[in-house]
Amino acid sequence: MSPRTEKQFEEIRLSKKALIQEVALELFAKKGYHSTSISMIAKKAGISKGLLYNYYESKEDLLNEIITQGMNQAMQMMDPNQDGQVTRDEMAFMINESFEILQTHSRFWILYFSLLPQAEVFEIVKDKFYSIYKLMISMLTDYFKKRGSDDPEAEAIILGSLLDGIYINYIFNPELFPLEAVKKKLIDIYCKK
Amino acid sequence: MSPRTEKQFEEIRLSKKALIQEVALELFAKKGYHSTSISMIAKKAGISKGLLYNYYESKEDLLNEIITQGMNQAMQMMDPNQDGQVTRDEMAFMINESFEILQTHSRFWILYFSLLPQAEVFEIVKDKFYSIYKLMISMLTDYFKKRGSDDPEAEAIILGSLLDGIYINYIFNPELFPLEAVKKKLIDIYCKK
Amino acid sequence: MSPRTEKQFEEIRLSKKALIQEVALELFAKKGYHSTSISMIAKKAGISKGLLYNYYESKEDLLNEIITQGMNQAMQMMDPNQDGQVTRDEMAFMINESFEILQTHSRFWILYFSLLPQAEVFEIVKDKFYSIYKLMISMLTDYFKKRGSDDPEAEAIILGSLLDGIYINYIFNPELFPLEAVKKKLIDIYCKK
Amino acid sequence: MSPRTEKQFEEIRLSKKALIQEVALELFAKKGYHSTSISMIAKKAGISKGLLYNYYESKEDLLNEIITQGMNQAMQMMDPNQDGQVTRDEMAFMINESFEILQTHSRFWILYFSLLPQAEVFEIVKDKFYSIYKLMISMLTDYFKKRGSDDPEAEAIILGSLLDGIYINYIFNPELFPLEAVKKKLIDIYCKK
DNA sequence: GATGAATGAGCGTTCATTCAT
DNA sequence: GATGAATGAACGCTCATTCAT
Repeated sequence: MSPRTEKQFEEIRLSKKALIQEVALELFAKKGYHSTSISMIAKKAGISKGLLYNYYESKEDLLNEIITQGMNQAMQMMDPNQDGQVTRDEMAFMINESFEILQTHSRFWILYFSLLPQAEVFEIVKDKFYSIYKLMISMLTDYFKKRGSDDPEAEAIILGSLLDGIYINYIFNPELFPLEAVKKKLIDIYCKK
Repeated sequence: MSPRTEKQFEEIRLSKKALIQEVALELFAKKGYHSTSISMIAKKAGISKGLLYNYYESKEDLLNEIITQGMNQAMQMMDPNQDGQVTRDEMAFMINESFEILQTHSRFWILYFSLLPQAEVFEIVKDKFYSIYKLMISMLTDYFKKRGSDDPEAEAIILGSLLDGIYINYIFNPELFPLEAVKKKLIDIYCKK
Repeated sequence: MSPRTEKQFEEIRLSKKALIQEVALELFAKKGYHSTSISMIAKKAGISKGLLYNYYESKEDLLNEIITQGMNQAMQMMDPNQDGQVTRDEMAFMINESFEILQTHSRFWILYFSLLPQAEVFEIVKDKFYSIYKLMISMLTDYFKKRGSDDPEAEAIILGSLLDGIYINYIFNPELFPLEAVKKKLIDIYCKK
Repeated sequence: MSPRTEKQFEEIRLSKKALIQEVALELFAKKGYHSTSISMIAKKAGISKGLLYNYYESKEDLLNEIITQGMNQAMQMMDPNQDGQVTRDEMAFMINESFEILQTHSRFWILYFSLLPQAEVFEIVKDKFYSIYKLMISMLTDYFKKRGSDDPEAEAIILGSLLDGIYINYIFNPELFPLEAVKKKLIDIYCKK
C-alpha cells in the first residue's frame, strides 16, 4: 500500500552497494580489473546489470569507491598515536599491524598491487597512496634517527621497500611464503635494543 | 633474382618475429596487455594483422613467447659461475647485475610485474620464475651461511623480498626513487666485512 | 483531517497530469523526444517514475496527449467567427494570430516540427493536423477568390507554405530571423487594398 | 596466393562505403536518426556490425559523411554561373533546379529537415548549411534589387522561407501536395516581366 | 496515490581471429 | 609470405517499464 519509508530504501541501498562492492572486489582481485566484466559482477551478485548502474555510475566509479574505501581503512589503521614518538614497541606494533591488515584485507591489496602498473587506473588513488606512503616513510625516518642511523631516510626507504617486497611475495604466493618466520626476523632486526 | 633459399626465408621469419615481439613488448609494457590491441601492434610493426597470425597463434601465444624469452635471458644472466662459492665481491656483483638487468630490460620487468597479479597469465611463467627464484635464494642462503648467520634462509628470503620491493618501487616510479643511494646502502649493508 | 473527497482526488490527478505534461513538453522541445528520458521528466516534475505510469500508459502515450492537446488548442484558436466572410482585417488578424500562437506556444511547435519527419509518430496527429490545414486553406482560398485571383487555391497553398516556412525558420533560429519585418511585409503583400 | 592489389581493396572499400551510406540514408530518412540502430543498418546492408566500424568511426561519423556529401552535392548544383547577373531565366532555372534536387534527393532532404530540430546533431552541418542559405539569399536579394523592389532583402527572405515551406510540405506529403501547380504559380509570380 | 529498486532488451562500440585472394 | 575485409561475441552502458511495499 504505502511506499517503503526513506529508511527502508536507505537500508536496501546500503546493503546492495556493499554486496556489489564485495563481489566486485573479489573478482577484480582474482581476475584483474580489465578481465572482470560488469556482467560477471552482476551475475555473481545475483542482480541485473542495470541495477548495478543504479548504484555506481560506471565500472571505473565502482573501482574508485572500492579503492578509496580500502585506502581510508588502511589509513585509519596505520594512523599512529600522534605523540611524535615512535618507540621500539610501536615499531613492532606497526610491523605487526601492517601484516594484520595485509592478511585480513588481502583481496584489497591484491587489487591494489595489480593496479599499480596500470598508470591510467592508478591515477585515481595516487594521491591517497602517497599520503600513506609519506606518512610511513617519515615515521620510519624518525625512528631510525632516534636510533642513531647515519642515513635514516635511506634506511626508511629500504625498510619501506622491504615491506612492499614481502607483501607482494606473500600476497601472490601465500602458501609458499614463510610469513611468520620473516615477520619474526624483521622484528628481530628492526626492534632489537 | 634467384628464388630465396630456405635459409633466407628462415631469416625473414626470425627477424619478423623479433620485430613483432619487440613492438609488442613495448606496447604491453607501456599500455598494459589488455589495453594493447593486435591492430596497434601490427600497425606499429608495419605489417598486417593477418601476418601476425602467421607467426603467433594468438595474442596470448605472443605474450607467452615474450615472457618466456625474457625469463630465459634473465636466467642466463643470473647464472653464477657455479664454483659453489659466493664471495663478498660476487654478492656485490650480483646486486649490481640485477639492477643492471632491471634497467636495461625495464620494459620486460614492467610487463612482468604487471602480469604477476593475473593468476591465469602468471601460470605460464610460474615454473620458470620459481627456478630463478630458488636459485637466487639458495645462493643467498649459501652466502649468509658462510657469514655465520643463525637463520641464513630467512635472511635470504628477506633480501630477496627487499630486492623485489626495490625493483617495484623503482620501476613504477623511476624518477622518484633514489636508486643509486639505495643500491649503495644495500651493498654497504650486505657486503661489509 | 477528513478523507479527501472524490472531487479532491480528481483535482490532484488533473493537476499532476498537467504538471507532468508541462514538464515533458519543455524537455521534449528542448532536448528532443528520444533524448528525453522518463527519469528526467519525473525528476524535473518532482515525482517518482512509478507515479508517472499511474497517469500515462507509456512514454508514447504521454507524447500523444501532449500533441493532441496542443493541436486542439491550436484548432480552437484558429477557429474563425464562421460568418463565411474573410475580410481584409480578418486576414491580417489571422496572420497576426498565427504568429502569436507560434510565440506563446513555441515549445509545442518546436516539438511538432521535430516530430513531423518521424512518420510513425506523425501518424498520431495526422488527422487533426489535416483538419486544421484544410480549414486554413479553404479560408485562404475563399479570401483570394474574393480578391479576384485567377487561381485562388494555388495562392492559398502558397501562402500556407510560406507561413510554414516562416514558422520553421523562426522557430529554429529565433535570434537570426527578422520576424517582425517579415510579418509586416506579409501583411503588406496580402492585405493591401 | 598473392594478396589483392591495392586497387582491388580500394574498390571494395569504396563500394562497401557507398552501400552502407545508401542504406543508412534510407533508414535515417524513414525512421529518424535516433530510431535507426547500427544493427538495422548492418542487417539491411547484409554485413556485420563490426564491418561498419571498419568504414565509419561512429554512428555520428556516418551521419556526418552522409550530410556533408549531400550538402556538397546541393552546393554544386546550386552554384550559379558566377557572372554577377541573375536574369529572369536564371531565376526560373534556379527554382526549377531546386525542385529537381528536392525530388531526386528526397531522402537526403527528409533527413536534413528531420535533423534541423535536433540542435546537437544539426551543429555538424550548420556551417555548410548557412553557406548555401546565405548564397541563395544574396542571389535572391540581388535579383529583387534589379527588379526595383523597395525592400529586396525582406523579399528574398520571404522567398527563401516560401521555398522551405514548399519543400517541407512536399517532402512529408508528396502525394497530397500539388507541386507542379505550385511551381508554375511560383515562376509566374517571381519571373513575370 | 506514491515510491524507487529492479529488470531486460537493446544500444553503440571494440577486437581477437579467420580467410579469400 | 602477405593483405585487410569480414565476422561475431562480448563489452560498458541506458532506459522504458514493472512491482512489492
